[in-house]
Formats: sequence, structure tokens, C-alpha cells
Amino acid sequence: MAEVGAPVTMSDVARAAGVSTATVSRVVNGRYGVSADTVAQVRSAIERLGYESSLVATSLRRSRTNVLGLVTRTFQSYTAEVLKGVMKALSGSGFDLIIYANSDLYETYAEGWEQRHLNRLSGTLTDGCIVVTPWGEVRSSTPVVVIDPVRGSTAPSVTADNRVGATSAVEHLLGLGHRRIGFIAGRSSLESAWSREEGYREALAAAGVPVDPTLIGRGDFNPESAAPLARALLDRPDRPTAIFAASDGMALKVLQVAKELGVSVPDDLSVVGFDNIPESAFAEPGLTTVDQSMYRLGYEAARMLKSLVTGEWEGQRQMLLPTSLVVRGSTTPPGAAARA
Amino acid sequence: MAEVGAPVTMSDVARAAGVSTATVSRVVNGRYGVSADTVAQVRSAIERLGYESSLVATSLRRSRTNVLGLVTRTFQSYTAEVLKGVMKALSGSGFDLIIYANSDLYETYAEGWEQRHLNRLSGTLTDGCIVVTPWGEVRSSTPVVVIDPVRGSTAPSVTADNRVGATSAVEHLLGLGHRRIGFIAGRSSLESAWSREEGYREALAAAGVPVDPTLIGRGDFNPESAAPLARALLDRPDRPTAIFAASDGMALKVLQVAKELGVSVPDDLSVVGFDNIPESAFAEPGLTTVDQSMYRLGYEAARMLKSLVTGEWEGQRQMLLPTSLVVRGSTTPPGAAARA
DNA sequence: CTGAAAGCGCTTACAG
DNA sequence: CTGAAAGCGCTTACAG
Repeated sequence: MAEVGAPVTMSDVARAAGVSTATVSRVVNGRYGVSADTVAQVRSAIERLGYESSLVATSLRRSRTNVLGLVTRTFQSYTAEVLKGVMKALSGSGFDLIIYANSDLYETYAEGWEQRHLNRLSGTLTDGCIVVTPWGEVRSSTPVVVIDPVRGSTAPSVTADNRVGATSAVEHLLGLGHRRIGFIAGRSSLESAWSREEGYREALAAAGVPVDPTLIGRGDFNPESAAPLARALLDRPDRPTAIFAASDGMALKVLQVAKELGVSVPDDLSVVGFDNIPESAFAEPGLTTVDQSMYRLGYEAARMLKSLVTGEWEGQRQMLLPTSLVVRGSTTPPGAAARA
Repeated sequence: MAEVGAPVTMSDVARAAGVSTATVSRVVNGRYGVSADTVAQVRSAIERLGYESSLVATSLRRSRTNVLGLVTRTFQSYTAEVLKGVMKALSGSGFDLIIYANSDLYETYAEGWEQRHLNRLSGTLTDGCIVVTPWGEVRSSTPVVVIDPVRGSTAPSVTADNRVGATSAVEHLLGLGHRRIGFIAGRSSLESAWSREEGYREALAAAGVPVDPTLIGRGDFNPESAAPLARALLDRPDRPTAIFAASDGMALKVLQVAKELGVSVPDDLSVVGFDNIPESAFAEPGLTTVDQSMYRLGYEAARMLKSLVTGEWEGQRQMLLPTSLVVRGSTTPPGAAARA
């Protein structure tokens, strides 16, 4: 690598081509009304100097930047899936993507992190932003699409159908013959946590199984939050025969706690998660879970944002995407050990 | 969400607090020489209006922005690992991270994509950049650290020890008793492809096994490139008993081609990959491969870049990181089928 | 302790 | 067809 002196600016090109920066700008942006000769001269100077317009200066001056932003609190493996979907939707659209992560706010639940990130980008750098799993409601001067919004959010958003997903998970357990099914809930401010609990309750109600409130633990989606809850559920003499956790991270923690307590999965206890993160397939036994396509969430969020920015969006502004149940080794009919 | 009118600028704050923008700037940046009263007034106006300085305007004006950039051609699952490592190294450092992806250049091998991205960011938005798997050598007015550079690159870089990794893979096969070991190479401009081939040759040489050039296929790291090469190797009457592919993507393609041709893995053919992507563990059978910690590559690259920017870097500028062999079901002694 | 002014690298009316 | 000038939202010498 050559660590070259100063970056080449538009003034450098103008000087080299013997024209004004206004003319260079016109050539760079393909505006009409520049003579063929001048265009050729400017092009050659650009080529020779290796000029590329500064994203920052362009963004500051222009109202439309053709850059969309994405702000996230963390980079989990699902983030990569979201990003793949976003880029797929953006490819060939003329919109570039900027992802911004503040190293101090990273991985914290710090109040309003998403609002701070948004403020720094919107209006100048980006034409609009995707916000992944925000802490609260967001405000912005440019369009925003939220992936996994907070409960009651009115912002344009894309969410997995968490209620139906949770219902299918619990129906799977009911179908296997389970009746005492524990539940470990997620962070209650999130729409997704709420809906997953709703799905749990509905599935039980539909099967005529009364909800036992002592079988419900309140976690926050963090694996660690599930450990004491799982321990409490498994220490009871009348422990549940199955546990449904509102996230794979928490479900995997349940698997670990069960192992520590000598409770065998799935023989003594069936476990179901939600998300289908890669680790769930590696788990021993493989974790039965509800798959939500993060790729699809990213794809649809980007598609919506793009159209919102250009003013072409026609559809509903709160999208619900389907989920699917993935059955692996962590679930089996209750009492398997006794029968064996 | 409230889609609020215009973003709050420093002028708005200045007006509300009855001071000049210069004073607001001083307060925002914690400069000395502002009276306690004024500070309080400005703070309260900032609070009231929800002001946050524009990343773009700040970057354009300042020489140091405290933002590091990362440019990438693609978002694979390994990208998330790299990003996790980068953020870990950056947390608490005061440096934020911007990832830039051009939707047109995304996932293409287009000549010089990384140079274009770099030019757009450096000098204004970022103090330095990490470049992931570039197409060629890069030049920049600010420090750059390359993850997986091209062959012969003199840029500061972080690379897995590909030669030793490849050697260990081939030694594993030799240890199982294989002597006819095919190799599918990667994109030859990349240092990593070159080193992996070198490791293959060295391991064979050390064991006194002559290299058979007809057993070497030239791919480009893309899974698709491996299909015809695998077919050619497996169609021969004297086909190899094992194939080592320079990437997991290509190795998984070998698995697929073998299945199509009715060649059973590992009984008729052992297969080893390189990278240890998540999909390799899911494969049937699980793929034996060489693990390179992308997390670690990201972490070290960010650590180096940070110090390069602040001028504190002391160590060598080209780092080599260790790899480790992960043995799964795709390798077994040759002739297993015959003996069974 | 505070403000007016210049300028970072661009784009865009406005003149000519 | 082309250029001089203003201005995007900030920061930083320079005066006072």
C-alpha cells in the first residue's frame, strides 16, 4: 500500500483540467450542458488523479444522498442474515448502505441508543434508516423502518408473526401430549416478547389447558436471565414436562441448566426455543425452535424503506412475516424415560 | 414514530440558548473557557430540542473524526464474526465504526471496488479503514489494515496462517493413509489461496509423496467454480481417495458432486475444507476443515488500525494468526468401503 | 468568556 | 456552455 499524501479533491481535478469545480461537479454527476471536449478533459483528469467524490461533502450539500442507514446495537449471526437481505433488496437500486455502530453504546440496552445514532445520520448522511430491535419508539426527520419494534409502536415496521409462531410451538408440545408446559418470557417492552407470550396463552386456551402462572418466568431475551428461571422451574417437585423459551438463547440456557441438574432432554424434559439461530442446530440435542427468516425481515425492511424514501410505498406500513416450526431432537412425548 | 420536520441543527440550539454557534460547539465538545451559566443554558437547550451533532458536518470540518471504516464486498456469516471482533477491540476506545457497502459493487469481484469505497470515506468520514478481502492492492491517505490481502501486498494486514493450516489438513489425510490427495485451489491473486497451495505441496513433499499436477484443480473460492473440477477428479478411473479444497464453500460443493456421482463420503472419498463456516458443521457428513478465527482477525485488525491512527503502533505490521484443524465425519482411512 | 468569519468539499441557482 | 458565489452544519483560529 502507498499511504498517499492528501486525498484528491474536486479542486485538484478542476485545476488539472483547467476548469471550475462547478464544471467538474457537472461531469461527475452526468448533468447536461457541458461540451464534449470539456467532458473529455475532465474525465481524463479524474482518471489520472484517481478522483472519487467525498461521500461526506456530497451528503452535506445534497438533500438526497442515495445512502440508506442501518443502526444496530449488536452484531450477532442474525445481523449478517438481515444485512444479506437488505443488500439483496438494495442491489441495483442506486442506494448504498451505511451501517453505524457506536463503540460505547454497543451491546448496551442504554436508553435511547437508537435515537442518538439516528440523529447523527439522518438529514445529512442518509435518506432514511433501518433500526434493528430498538429500545423505544424512534423519531426522525427522514423515513425509518423498524425491524422488531417496541410494543405499540406506530412506526413503519417489519416483524415476524410471533404470535402464530409461538402458537405453533406450543401446539407441537401439546400434540406430543405435554400438559404442564413452562414458559420463559422475553423483554416485555418488545412487541415480539408480548406476542410470543400471547401465542403461548392462546394455544393452551384453545386446547383447554389452564394457564398456571407459576409456570411462567420473566426473562429479558438474554441467555443469562433464563438460568435462575429454569432452575426454579426444574427444582419444583411438580416440574413441567416441557419448557418453551421465547428465544433460542434462553432455550439453550435451559438445556444447560437441565444438564447441570441431571434432568435429561428430551427424555425428562422437552425444550422449544424461538429464532432458529445457527447454534440451535449444533446443540446436543438439536433444539426444536420457531424459525423467523432474518434474511426476509432485512429484505422487506429495505424494500419498504426504499419506497418510503422515493415516496412510492403503497402497501401497509406494518408488515407481519410468516414463521415455521423446525423440529429437532429436544422434543419428545412426556414420560419417555419412564417408558424406556 | 413521529416523522419530525427538519433535523435540529446547532443554529437552532444557539438561537434557543441565545448564544453563537461557536459557543454551542464549545459546550458540545467540552472545551474550556465557557462560563458555568452559559454551559447550563446551552445544555438545557440541547436537552429540550434533542440535539445531536451531525456526523457528516463534524467529519467534514475536523481532521480527526474518531470514526473508523470497514469496507466489504459481501455479508457472509463470517462477516458477522469479523464485526464482533472489531467492535470488541473498539469498545471503550472512543472510535465508532462505519461500514460502507455500495449496492452496485456488492458481491462482485469488480476491479478496484475496495479502492472506490476507500476514496469515498477516507480523508473526510473516517480516520482509517479495515478492508476485507480486497481485489488488489489499496492506496489511501489514511491508515488501512487489510484482512486477507492479495499476494505480495505491503499494506498492514492480518491473515490466518494459511500455509500451516493447509499443511495440518494434508497431514491429517496422510496420517489416515491417503496418498492420492486431490487439491482444489482458490483465487490465485489472494495470498491465502497461494499459501494454502504451498501448504498442500509442502506436506506432500515432507511425506515423500510426489505432487501429481493432474490432481490439482484451479478454482476461485466460489463454490460454483469447484463443481466441474470435482467432477473431473471423480470421473477418472484412478480418482483420488481424498480431496482437499481451499475453502469450505468449495469443499461443500465437492460433497454435493460426490453424492450426484454416487461416490460415498467418507467411505469412497475423504474431503477436507478450509475456513470452518457454520454450514460445514451442518453438512452430512460433517466437514473436516481448518478453522480460522474470523473474530480474532477482526479483533486484531481493529486493534492495529486504532493504534496506527493514533500513531502508537509498535508491533509488526503484517500479522499471522494461528489456525486449528477440526475433524468431523468427512474424513476416514482410504478403502473403508472395501473393508466394511 | 464570547462572537464574527473563514473554510472543510461539494452542488446549485444565478449570471453571463 | 461555463464560472463566481452562496451555503449544507459544523469547528477553530482570531479579535475583542
